[in-house]
Amino acid sequence: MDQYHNPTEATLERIGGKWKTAILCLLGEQGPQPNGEMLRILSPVTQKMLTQQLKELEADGLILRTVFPEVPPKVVYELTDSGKSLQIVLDPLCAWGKRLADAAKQAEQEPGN
Amino acid sequence: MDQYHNPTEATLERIGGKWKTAILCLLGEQGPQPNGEMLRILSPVTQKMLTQQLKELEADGLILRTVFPEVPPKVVYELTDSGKSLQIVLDPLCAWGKRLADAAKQAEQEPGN
DNA sequence: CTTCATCGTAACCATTTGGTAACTATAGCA
DNA sequence: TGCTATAGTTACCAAATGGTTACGATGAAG
Repeated sequence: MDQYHNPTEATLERIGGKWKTAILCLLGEQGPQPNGEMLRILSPVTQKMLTQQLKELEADGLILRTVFPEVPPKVVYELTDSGKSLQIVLDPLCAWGKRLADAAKQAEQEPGN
Repeated sequence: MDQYHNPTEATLERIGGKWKTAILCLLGEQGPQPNGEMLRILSPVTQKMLTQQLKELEADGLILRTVFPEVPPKVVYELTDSGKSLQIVLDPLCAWGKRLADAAKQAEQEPGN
């Protein structure tokens, strides 16, 4: 990787995957979750995509993967401290997006439509 | 575009291009900038990429493009109010990335290397 | 011996994204 | 006539990203 042009890129590189913010928000709001549960909540994500994104998040030290040696297998994911520290990034990201969605919904009902 | 899974995606869709955060930060910190200046500061961005990203930002209402009818032509870009409102998103993004870079630099000099 | 539940992987493909290099337009200037 | 500076476009290409489908492993339950 060559130099970053500004520090935001380092952050975006870690949360930029298609499902990563959804995953991080889910784990932040609902606490540790098993794979199957995330699969349902984040539908229509596929098992492959979910696994892939989770792997990358784990490699970046943002989440922790715990396997319970049962049958059938059970795997639970949760935020690490570093992952939790992302909350201060995700919150504004979420708030700004919400404002945008609200503004769009408003515009829909305006008379000048 | 289908439904968002969470509101962060709407935000990321707008700032997610390779040079967009750099552009937004530049305009936020240094004020309005002409094309040529941005080209130099954001080097090694190419004219094509810069134009493309600027166009998308303009289409999303985040920046304003002003052409001065001179020869040779002069074009200046600046943040709109909506673009300025992104500051509260970009700042944490930037701060988190900086912390990460600092931590990495620290680890380099640690004895347990 | 087949089925189920759970999590993961492999092979393959389509789209999106980022990038290079060459071209356009215009008026001044030598 | 031909060069300069500024901003942008066009054609083309390579890499990254996201997705579908089918398959593997395991032991309990029927």
